[in-house]
Amino acid sequence: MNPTIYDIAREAGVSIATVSRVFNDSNCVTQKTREKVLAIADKLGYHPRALAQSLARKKTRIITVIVPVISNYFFMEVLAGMQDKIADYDYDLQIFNVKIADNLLNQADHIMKRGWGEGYVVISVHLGDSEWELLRKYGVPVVLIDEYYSGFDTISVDSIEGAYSATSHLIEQGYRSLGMICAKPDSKPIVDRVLGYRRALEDAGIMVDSQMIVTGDDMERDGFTESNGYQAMSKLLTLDNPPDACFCASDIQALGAIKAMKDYDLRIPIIGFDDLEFSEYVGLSTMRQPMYEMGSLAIEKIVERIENKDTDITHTVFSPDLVLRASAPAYAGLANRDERIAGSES
Amino acid sequence: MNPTIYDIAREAGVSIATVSRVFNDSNCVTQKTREKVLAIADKLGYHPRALAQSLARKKTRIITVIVPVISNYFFMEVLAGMQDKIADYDYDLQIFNVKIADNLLNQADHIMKRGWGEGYVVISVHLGDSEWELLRKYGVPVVLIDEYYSGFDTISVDSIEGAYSATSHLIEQGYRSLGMICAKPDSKPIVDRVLGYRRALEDAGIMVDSQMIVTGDDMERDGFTESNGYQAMSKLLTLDNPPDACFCASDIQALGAIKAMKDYDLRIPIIGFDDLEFSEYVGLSTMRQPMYEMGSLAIEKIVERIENKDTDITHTVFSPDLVLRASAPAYAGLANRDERIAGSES
DNA sequence: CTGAAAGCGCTTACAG
DNA sequence: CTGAAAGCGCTTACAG
Repeated sequence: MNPTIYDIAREAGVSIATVSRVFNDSNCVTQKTREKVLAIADKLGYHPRALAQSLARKKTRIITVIVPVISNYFFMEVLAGMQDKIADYDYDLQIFNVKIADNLLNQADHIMKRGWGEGYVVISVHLGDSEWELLRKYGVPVVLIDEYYSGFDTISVDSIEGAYSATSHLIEQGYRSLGMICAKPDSKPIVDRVLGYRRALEDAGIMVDSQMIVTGDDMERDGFTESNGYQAMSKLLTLDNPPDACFCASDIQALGAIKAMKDYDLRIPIIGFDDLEFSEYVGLSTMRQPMYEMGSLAIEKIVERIENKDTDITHTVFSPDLVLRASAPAYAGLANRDERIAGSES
Repeated sequence: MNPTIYDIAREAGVSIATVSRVFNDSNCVTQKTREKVLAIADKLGYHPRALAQSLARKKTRIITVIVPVISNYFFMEVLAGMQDKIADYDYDLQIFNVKIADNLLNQADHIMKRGWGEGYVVISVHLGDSEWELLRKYGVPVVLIDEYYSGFDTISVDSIEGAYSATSHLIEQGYRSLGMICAKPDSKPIVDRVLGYRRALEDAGIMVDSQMIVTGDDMERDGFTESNGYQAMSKLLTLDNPPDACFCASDIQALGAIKAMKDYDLRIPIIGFDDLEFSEYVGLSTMRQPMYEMGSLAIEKIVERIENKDTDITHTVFSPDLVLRASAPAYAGLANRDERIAGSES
């Protein structure tokens, strides 16, 4: 087994307390003792075990991220922001994945009970208020991303506004028959995006046709998959009166939808939601979520809450930006021009 | 603070040993005592702290994954395989990110010293033999993915063979002037891919022109970025005699290369390496790495090694498959046909 | 500046 | 089947 604090204390002829102090940068140690201890520690390859330190200090210095089964581009972008920000603090990031198919509450509960993290950042997990309430009882710092619950700090994007903007833009371009592709209908982001879509139509005096709001049959990952988008667009295109433009609740589905349009050889403008890394490459217009910034902010919030448990709860809502590309050009007639090519090599 | 084993022992009128036994599914407890303990535990919301258990058992039941700053599609696919496989065992996955810009050895060393994991799966970290040797001294189970070192179990893809196949295919199609886009020149996968490319040319009796082997200036993430691919392809296309086809060391760079071809309005067949999720959507031909399978296998290997420290070291090398799409069609003259459309909606 | 001792929250032989 | 006790590897008041 690796050497412990006892081994090096014995070798150095000091107490374990002194060794501990050396490794905790306490200044209550003479330079001489410090050097002796360090030398021995180096020789024996000693390094404090984080586990034991955590138990003794009652602090793990770990922030645990809970996120549904990865393969999720949204998560990657958010994580990049978290990564960069955590470098400013003395915490490590630990990531646990939950399976979206199983009971999410139980999984989150299980992870939090185990108690690895001093704080938890929960991404894209959608639960009801009563369920979040259950988690709140642990009295542990939690920050939610892409979800809203009044009892925790949350960071999200205004889905209603985003959907409204996307739909309105399509209407301004002169389209009147607008389809919408959505995912799991009862998740908060989807509810809001449908709402924004409806409002935009209503405000423009266009009747909402519920046949035009579809989702695919594949409900894996709550429907946020290419195949779901493919199926949804297929439904739309085989309608007696197919829409002449479409708002899609996520870029990943839009990708499938674009493929479906290719296969059916019937192309209509489409605007997605997210702005994933590949979206630019496929020329997909979309509502951009500031994912990197959301991740960065999440770290700030969770650290603040860990270190100061009773700061006020805050809810940050970002406004998504409309990014126009070939899939839904700014002006009719420019259907093949990529509006942002010039700025995209950065 | 949350209740401890002492609280529930007191309430239940038993010793802490008994409480511990109940939670460890020891059968040496009467049904009656068990029920009483469980009832109290439930009432008080007790759950054993993983931290304390780990210290007492000297086992964390954690497998730590070390991976360069995420935003990495390759990693996501591998992780998906790990996720699914870990469900078969009683371990949790903990992910630590390392920054590729900093000293990787130090970072890996630091993570391993902290001792959270019982075993480590290190992905896409490229070090020299002498550096890996340093890590081996800890005597901790390690599995390497996308790297080779004789002292650890490794899982990789045959880069030489893959590059050879890709290049040979291009030659068979009748192309004679072949460019190659590579990334950080001294990393093992790149060295091998350049080697395979050279061999294919030599075996076909074609002179290797070192001007044709390029990389971009942006060396972020070791050059595995779209912008690097864009720059590299730009160099190739502005050569006095541009190549008439190209093998690219990674799909992510190929994406940038395709954009460059668009901007220069000069298209040549291109074959990438990886087969990332978006590759199919952009019609990129590529050498497919079985990433999911690699992740799954990594879990099997690491668990095996944790539970049986002295099993023989094994090195698994997968052969990449050539996947043809629009970017390098199987037969000249079919440049716009996507060979795999039919099977892509699964 | 340094040490002895209690404590962090569990597990696990060892007795009974 | 159950309990007392030692131990996991550290930290941290409390004395000196």
